[in-house]
Amino acid sequence: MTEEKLPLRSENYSEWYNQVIQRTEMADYAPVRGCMVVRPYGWALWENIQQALDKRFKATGHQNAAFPLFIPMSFLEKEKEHVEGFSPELAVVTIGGGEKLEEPLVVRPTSETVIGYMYSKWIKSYRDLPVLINQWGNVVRWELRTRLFLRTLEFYWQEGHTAHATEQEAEEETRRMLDVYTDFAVNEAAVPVIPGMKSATEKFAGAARSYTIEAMMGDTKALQSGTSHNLGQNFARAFDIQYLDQNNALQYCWTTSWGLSTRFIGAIIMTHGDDQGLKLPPRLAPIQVVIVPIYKNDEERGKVIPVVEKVQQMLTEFRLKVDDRTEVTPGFKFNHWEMRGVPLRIEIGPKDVEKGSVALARRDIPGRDGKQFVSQEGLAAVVSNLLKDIQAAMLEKARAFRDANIHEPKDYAELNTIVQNGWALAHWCGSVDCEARVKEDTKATIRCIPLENGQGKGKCIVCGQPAEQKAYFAKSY
RNA sequence: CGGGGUGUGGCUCAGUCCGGCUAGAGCACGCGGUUCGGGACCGCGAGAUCGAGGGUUCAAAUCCCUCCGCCCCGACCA
Repeated sequence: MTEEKLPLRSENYSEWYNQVIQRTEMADYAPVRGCMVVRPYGWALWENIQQALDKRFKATGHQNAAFPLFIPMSFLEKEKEHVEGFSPELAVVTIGGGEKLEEPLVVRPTSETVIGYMYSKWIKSYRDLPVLINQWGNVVRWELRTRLFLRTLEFYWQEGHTAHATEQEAEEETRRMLDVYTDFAVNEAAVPVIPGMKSATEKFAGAARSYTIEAMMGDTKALQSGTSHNLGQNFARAFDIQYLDQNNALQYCWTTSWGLSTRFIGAIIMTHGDDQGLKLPPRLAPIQVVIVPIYKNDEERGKVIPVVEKVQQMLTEFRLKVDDRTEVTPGFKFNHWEMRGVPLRIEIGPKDVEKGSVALARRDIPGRDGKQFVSQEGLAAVVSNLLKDIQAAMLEKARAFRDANIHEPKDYAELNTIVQNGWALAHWCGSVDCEARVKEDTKATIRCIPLENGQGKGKCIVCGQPAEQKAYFAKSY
């Protein structure tokens, strides 16, 4: 256990990020460069994310399945854009069981290809459609520069893969799942994301169209936090995913894919974290409430512990932890659990035993202002309401921060200034050249063309030509 | 992959330029005691083939050669 304070976010954001993760025991570096070990506390958060998403996937008619880790190299090569996009970051197995393989196997970077192959076997008739399958798993992409959770060689995610009879249905599915992600991000993680469409340069390799939810991190950089792709008929044609329609005519399917990864943990850390450490949204926090007993000696301990146990019994509906360690002081425990982002702390000491009270301290409001003393009676209801308040307050705070750092530039020079420390929302004519110029001049990219507030005529911020849409420009992770 | 930096107990580092006793410190860890409502303190203790390999030397963490890892900055990406 380390005692020192974290680096200040304002002084060294990336160092703050690294240390928060390691010191809260969310993850650690693995012996292989670029790989991470997700430790129990980080994985517990991921499990809560999984549950929140999986519930939504099931509610929208999807089923889970598992596809293989290895994909024949030739599969990747079937879709031209796909192979171009992914070949630089593939891990390839060439030896198996001591023998050189006849055909190299790719460790899946994503599963469109194997799943496409299977779908072509399974789908014969319009009666088989739609196919709505999701997979929870891991994938490998050989990244050169890695960061815990944000970009690692191997990461965990879910990938949904669906096949439909019509283009319209596929587009509806793509948008439906983007809505699911948005709902999850906003209402479970308190991360106020902006849903939008990716530009052609930023879209998924092989997609007709990509949608994204973009979140603003505490340093104002953007993080693509989930994506949903309308694959058109690209993979259906590459893998012969065909069906007979009502008129006995052979048709290609329309497919989609959508994914959200452990990267989202990074989004939670960087959206809510402060100089004290993590700040986890109550709905996803592995520990929602921590009880710290306070006593000076065995006599006081004898009085306090029974009350702690009583209170614990009252709060069984919450994910609760009692920190009854004797080797560290209460003050140490306060900092310990604050760094780990536990939304609510309950202190129970001799005074509380006397008065029938407890002390409550909110993680989202530091110091005395976030502390209150309440009666032990009816505590469950008070805690429940408080957790809801905290959840709402965190979302509101994140939203206010985001909005305060989004600006609409009047001219190109101003766009330049804005993206140095925030997001710019500006008209864009849609040309690749204008997009590329912004990137070259400022390092900022188009994060998305927002679904809301993205229309309306104007002039392209770069070239001055007429533009029908707006885009967010920002530096990103 | 290019440019820069760095490797010394679990962590952060000193020592390296100018070779020389048993390689130090703080934190973390173990034991004992005093503490305990915002990161306690004292005492004792355990823990290192100084990134790896080779060379120079009576003697190498320190000088020379080769290799490797990691970090930062750039080109590619969920």
